[in-house]
Amino acid sequence: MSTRERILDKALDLFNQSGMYKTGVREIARSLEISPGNLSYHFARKEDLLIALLERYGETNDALYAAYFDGEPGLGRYLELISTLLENAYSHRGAFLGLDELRAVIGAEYDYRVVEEKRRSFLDHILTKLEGVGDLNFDEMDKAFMIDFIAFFQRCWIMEAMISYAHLDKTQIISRYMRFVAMQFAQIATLKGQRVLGRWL
Amino acid sequence: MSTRERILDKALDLFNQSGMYKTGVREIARSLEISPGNLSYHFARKEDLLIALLERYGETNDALYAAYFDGEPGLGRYLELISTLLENAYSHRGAFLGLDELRAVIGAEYDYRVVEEKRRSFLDHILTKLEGVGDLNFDEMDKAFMIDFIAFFQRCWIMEAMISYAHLDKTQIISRYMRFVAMQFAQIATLKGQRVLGRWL
DNA sequence: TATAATTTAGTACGATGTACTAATATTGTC
DNA sequence: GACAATATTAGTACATCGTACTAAATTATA
Repeated sequence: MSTRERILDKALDLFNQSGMYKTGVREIARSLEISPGNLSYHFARKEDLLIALLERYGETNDALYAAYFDGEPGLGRYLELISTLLENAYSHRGAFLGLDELRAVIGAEYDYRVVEEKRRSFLDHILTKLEGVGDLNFDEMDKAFMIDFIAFFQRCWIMEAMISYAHLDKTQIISRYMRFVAMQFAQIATLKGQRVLGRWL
Repeated sequence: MSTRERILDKALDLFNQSGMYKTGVREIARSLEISPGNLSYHFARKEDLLIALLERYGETNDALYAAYFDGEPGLGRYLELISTLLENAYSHRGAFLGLDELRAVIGAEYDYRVVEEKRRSFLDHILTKLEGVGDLNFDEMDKAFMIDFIAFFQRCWIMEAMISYAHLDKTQIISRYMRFVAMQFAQIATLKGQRVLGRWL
């Protein structure tokens, strides 16, 4: 494994433990047994660590979406996808929680709005297909709201989780938020879809 | 106005502009034309500034809830309340955005879970009354989800707003999120309730 | 007015992110 | 295999940060 990757892994580890701002670059270097100068060679600014972590997170997400699009559409498979996305976000929580404060710095370099737009078009496509296979039933207004809801939810749930439910473990947290998502889908699910949702409620 | 209040106002101002971490204590002191030592007399740690701001925010919120409870229950009045709560949060956004990263430090001193529990019991009470006056119609499961939704929404919307909609002004942002809330209420609104929601959709 | 308490300014200290230089490893080329 | 070029590493210096500390100034109290 390259030094760059080792740095990223350790940084995420420490960010997850104590947050980005409580973790110093010297601490990262020390626990990797490399010099601070070496670290700043690979990542000139601490923010660059965050950007790299977020990119890696994004790539994992893309792969998960691609895998979903590879198979047959279905509410069951889609909820499985969401659950895996939540797990991925959970393991990158240390990177997320720094994002808001750093938007002033990395806003220009890491345009979340582009990612956001891609996600929304994915969602549109997915929901349409789920209506096609008879799992969901909705009008245009419902769909627009559902897209808003999921986009909002996927952006924010980890922050609420870390503030209000930090005492729960990963499994409990994810099951809580999957129930939350399933409840929303229940509003536009057909009878067939309702049966799939049962597993998460 | 006391020095303490002047510090809080200026700090919130600067936090809103550039975020908590980009704003140094020396910068706050300089723009108030006081010494750093004076600032650290009133607020020993930078985190104490954040705590004080969040407390002030909480007190404003409490007063808004109290004013609502003082009058007649109604979906229209409740949505007005939510809209005002959003404005209050917006004006304290600089304090919020530091919260996640600081939970390790201030978690013990500022227990968000207590606030959360109070909010949830308020919500329960409000929703029950709204059903009583015939604006809403829901079962227990709907109600539990609605409480989850609003609690989640009120915690997180400002973060999404600052990342994805920072280019919009305050009025646009609030109208966007009020539409979002109204859409959710539409799921459990009676015909009478629907008419009230029209204003926000 | 004398004394105590509060508030202020000024400064010093350790830690932080980062820039910079020199040394060492690695790679590619003849 | 020798040598030049590049990439990687270590070490250190510097400005800035949050904060602690002391002494002066102001305000309140008797």
